[in-house]
Amino acid sequence: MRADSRRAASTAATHQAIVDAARELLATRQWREFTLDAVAKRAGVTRVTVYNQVRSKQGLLDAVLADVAQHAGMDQLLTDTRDLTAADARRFVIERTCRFWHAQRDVLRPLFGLAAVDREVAATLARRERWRADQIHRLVLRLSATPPREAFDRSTVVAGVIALTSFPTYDGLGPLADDPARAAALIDHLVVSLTG
Amino acid sequence: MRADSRRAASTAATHQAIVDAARELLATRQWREFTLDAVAKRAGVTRVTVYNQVRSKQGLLDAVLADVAQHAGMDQLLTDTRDLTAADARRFVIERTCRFWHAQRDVLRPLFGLAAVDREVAATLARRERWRADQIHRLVLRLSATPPREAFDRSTVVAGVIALTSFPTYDGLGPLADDPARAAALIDHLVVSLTG
DNA sequence: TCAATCGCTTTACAGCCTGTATAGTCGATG
DNA sequence: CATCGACTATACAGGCTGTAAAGCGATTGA
Repeated sequence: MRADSRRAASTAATHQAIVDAARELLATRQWREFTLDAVAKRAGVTRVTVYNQVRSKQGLLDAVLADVAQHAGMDQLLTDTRDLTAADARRFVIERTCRFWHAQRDVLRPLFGLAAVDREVAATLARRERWRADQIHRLVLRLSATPPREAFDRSTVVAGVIALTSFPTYDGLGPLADDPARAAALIDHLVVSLTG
Repeated sequence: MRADSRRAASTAATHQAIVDAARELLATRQWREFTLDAVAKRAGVTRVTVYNQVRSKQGLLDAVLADVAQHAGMDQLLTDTRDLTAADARRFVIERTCRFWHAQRDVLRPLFGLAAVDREVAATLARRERWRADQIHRLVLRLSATPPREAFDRSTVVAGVIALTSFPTYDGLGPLADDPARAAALIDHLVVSLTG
């Protein structure tokens, strides 16, 4: 059985339609209105089909998150930071991160919100966020090659930079979050104040 | 009719019992398990009584938030920052804020989470947060009496400081958020880097 | 070409939660 | 002592999740 058969393509299409519908509703509607019925209707599909594609409502959120993360991967993997100076890498990572938060803001807001209230969503989100924490960790190590004269030890700095570059912080910038470049400049300044 | 009659006191007690039960469950249980039935049971009361005290589930959240805010008021109004230097006021406000976030962390996390997903919760929370934004705004004005040599204009700085001192950012500090004093020191450092 | 497969639909159902209505209980109030 | 008001018990409608079962029709592989 070829994986790219007509049938497989068709089901992949409906799967994508469901995920897209979920994204849309998640971004624009209230949580209460985010029913599997509404998602199914928007995807032009029956509610049972949604259950077949995605085991449950939880599974639907996972699928949406996977979809979002995929877009993230596309952007992030475009460039390698190894051949940049530490400072350039810092600016690059922060700017890319802000741009991503900005682009996916409307979907990420409810997802991060739900994570505060539902362990499963939190777990899925945490798994996706772990690599970001690693990235930041490596970045901080590169940045603090010169011994820091600051009063904060390394783990504190790492925690601080992770928080500074997190989505909730970005989203909390209010009107500033509408302009990813300006937001990135601000966050970069703050990160510099921690890493020297 | 005396407002502090025995009857009134009794109903106030059950009201408080309900709010306390809601707080407890909100802090320790998942959102799915946060049913009015569970709250009622924990408060030693019927579900109908909950509806009588609080119009709806939404109303219950409002009541919890009011309760939390009241504790906040108790702490905040204890001292006046007018007779402090700008720098002392900054440290004071930040430290108080961190302590409050820390003390109420478990209840605030779900509340802020739900705010990302429910307009009504967001509205209630925003109303409570507005005075905090004002406080920060005034603080920044005091701090930047000396014209800032930074590249950021005042509104940007204000937005940044509000974000830095917000609950989501505090909660995002991870292990660091377990120690309000250390967290406050970090945030203070960051605020200084913005205000000079 | 033909029969099996597989995704999708329709329909139906159980369980849970919210919100409302009603009648009754019991202590505080005046 | 009669009234008032908070609380209880019970029952019901409506909505959402999740599951089950049967059927339909296009794709697939022989």
